[in-house]
Amino acid sequence: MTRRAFHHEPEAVRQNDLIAATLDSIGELGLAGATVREVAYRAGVTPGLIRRYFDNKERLVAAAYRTFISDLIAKAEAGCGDGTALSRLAGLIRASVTAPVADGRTLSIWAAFIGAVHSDPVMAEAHREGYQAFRDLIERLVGELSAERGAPASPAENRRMAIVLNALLDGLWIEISMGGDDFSELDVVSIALESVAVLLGIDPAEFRE
Amino acid sequence: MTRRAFHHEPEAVRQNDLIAATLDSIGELGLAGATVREVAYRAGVTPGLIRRYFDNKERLVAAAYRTFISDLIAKAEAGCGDGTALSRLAGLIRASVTAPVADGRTLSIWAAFIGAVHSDPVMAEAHREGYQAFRDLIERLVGELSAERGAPASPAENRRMAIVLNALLDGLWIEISMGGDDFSELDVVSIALESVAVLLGIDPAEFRE
DNA sequence: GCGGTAATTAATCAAGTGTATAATTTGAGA
DNA sequence: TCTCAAATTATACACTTGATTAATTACCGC
Repeated sequence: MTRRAFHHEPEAVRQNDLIAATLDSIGELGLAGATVREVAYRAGVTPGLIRRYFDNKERLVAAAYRTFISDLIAKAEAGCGDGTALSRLAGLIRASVTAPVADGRTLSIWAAFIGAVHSDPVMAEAHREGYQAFRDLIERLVGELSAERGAPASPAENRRMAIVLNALLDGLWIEISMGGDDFSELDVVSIALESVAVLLGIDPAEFRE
Repeated sequence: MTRRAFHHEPEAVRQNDLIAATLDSIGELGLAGATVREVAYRAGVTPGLIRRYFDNKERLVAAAYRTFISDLIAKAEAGCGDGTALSRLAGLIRASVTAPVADGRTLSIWAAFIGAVHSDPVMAEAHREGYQAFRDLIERLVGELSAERGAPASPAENRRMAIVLNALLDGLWIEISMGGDDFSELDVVSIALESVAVLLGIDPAEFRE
């Protein structure tokens, strides 16, 4: 009786694989479906291995959450480019309401985690970090934008505007990812851009520079 | 050895108690914490009873979800009153961003369910209904408002505006319920009212009739 | 090549899960 | 008051879960 073949992998690779398998499991089967065995199977590995790289399941899930959030923000940020504040904001908006950021699997994973944040202090902290990072990004962009347009606003005003824009983008992201309505991609981008323009008090046409 | 005392309850009462216990469990312990035994304990009842009123746990959870969503919408709608479309909209907004609608426990429960919707067709349907109901409410209000103000808009325009307002309210609801920032109640209401006014193109002062 | 350490598997455990069923109690109607 | 169906409890079962440990395998340094 021979054991199954395997080969050693660097620690980072194994951790990545396990985290990816965890997120896949959660996305397809929900948080309850992300059992140690399911994750191990998807990672092409034996359940026991999980404990070697993550002391227990709780830490694996927390690590998966951190990776998930930072990847999500990175994807959104990647749409920014490096032009004017206006064009970067437009890029962020476009990225936020289209795939791969706006997507059913992503929403499922996000919701599963949020649902657990309240009852798990470790995830609560991980969440706080990620959420803050995204709102800071928007806040910075709003600040630069007002300066760029020759009408610099107070920090309080910028913060307030960031709260509103963040809420709008979050809400649109959820609606779109949920997939209840049948938006075309053009629709969602123009809806998002125009709403933000109205809130900022600028001409929507300026977004299509 | 004597059994514990009990007394008969009407079917509706027992079902309500079990559903309430389910929602409490989910809110405090997450979806995974809502075990048959935990729910039964909180309802002051024995696990076996659950099966009498709900064939299996899946149906209990689905029933809890329906109750949760319709109660949530009812609470939001209760803030509307019955004045002009403008004042009803203001009421809906105020209710949406303050307790008991905007609240950490409520968000936790909502997220737990949303995280499961994707992997559970029964809940997917229950969700669709509830979500549609809320957006229809907003859409109707937007339509009446534009008519009331002597500038009736096309159904498509009303729908588009409803999508945007719904997204904004959802997003604010999440931000507030999450409790990351320390809003005062005055803040959140004025932020919400003023943003909606800007999006609608009306004078924010009109909301404080 | 070869030995030894680290990585991986396999097998097992106790605890907790949802479900099923039989035994008991309650309370309404005669 | 008594009866009896309906409601509730108690107990048990089969299964899954996360964790633990010993046995085995791969590969790096010599």
